[in-house]
Amino acid sequence: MFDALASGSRRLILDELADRNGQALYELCARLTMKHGLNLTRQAVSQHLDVLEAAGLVRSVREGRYKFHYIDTGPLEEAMRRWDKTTREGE
Amino acid sequence: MFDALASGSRRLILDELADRNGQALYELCARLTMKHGLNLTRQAVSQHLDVLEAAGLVRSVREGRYKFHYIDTGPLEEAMRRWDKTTREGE
DNA sequence: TTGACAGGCAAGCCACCACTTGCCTATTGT
DNA sequence: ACAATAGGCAAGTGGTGGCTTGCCTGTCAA
Repeated sequence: MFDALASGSRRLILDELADRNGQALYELCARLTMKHGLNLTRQAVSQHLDVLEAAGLVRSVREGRYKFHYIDTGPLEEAMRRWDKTTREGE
Repeated sequence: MFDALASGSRRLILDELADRNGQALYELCARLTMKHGLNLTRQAVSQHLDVLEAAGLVRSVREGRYKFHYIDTGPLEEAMRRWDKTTREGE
C-alpha cells in the first residue's frame, strides 16, 4: 500500500487516472509525457500499474487489445485512518 | 511526505508515537524493540525521525539532554485528499 | 493475410536508501 | 570533577526498486 505510493511516478499515474479514469496503457504513457513531462517507457508504466493494482489502488479490465485502468481510492482512505486519533478512542 | 511513509520502520515509529506521544529518542528505541520486535540502532531511529520531521509528520522539542517527539497527522490528512473526488468537484 | 498497433515477459543496470560503525558533544547526577 | 546518560555527525555498505533494452504474443484493420 504505502510502498505503492512511495514512487512519485506512481503518484502521477494516479493523478492521471483521477483526471481521466479508464485509460489504456498506451494512452497513459502519452498523457504522462505530454502533461507531466514524465518520460517513461511503456514497460515502466506497465510495471507501475502492476504495483498499483497489487496494492488495490487500481483495477484493470482487458478488452480486446486494450487494457483499461481504473483508480480505486478505497484502500487509501482505509490506510489513512491508521494514525487517526478518532478511530482509536479507547485511550 | 509519501516518501517519509515509504519505510515500514518509519510507519512503526509513527505507530509508537501515536500510542504514546512525546517520547524521547532512547525511549522510542527501547519500545520499538520490545513491542514491535524492531531491532534498530539508535542512529537509525534518529535518521528516521529526521525524515519524519522534514515531512512535517513529527515535531520535536529539545529539553536538557532529552529530545521529545510528537506526532502530527496534519500533513497526512492534507495529502490524502489528493485523489479524493469530492475535493475536485469541478469535473 | 499481413502489417501496424497494444501489451507482456525476462534479464540487466544503476542509484538511492535503510542501516551500521566509529567517534564526538552536551547535560545530568553524585 | 567525572562518569554515565542522551543525542549528533559522518562515512561506508548492501539490497532493492525504478527504469531500460530486447524480444515475443495477441488483436484489429486493409
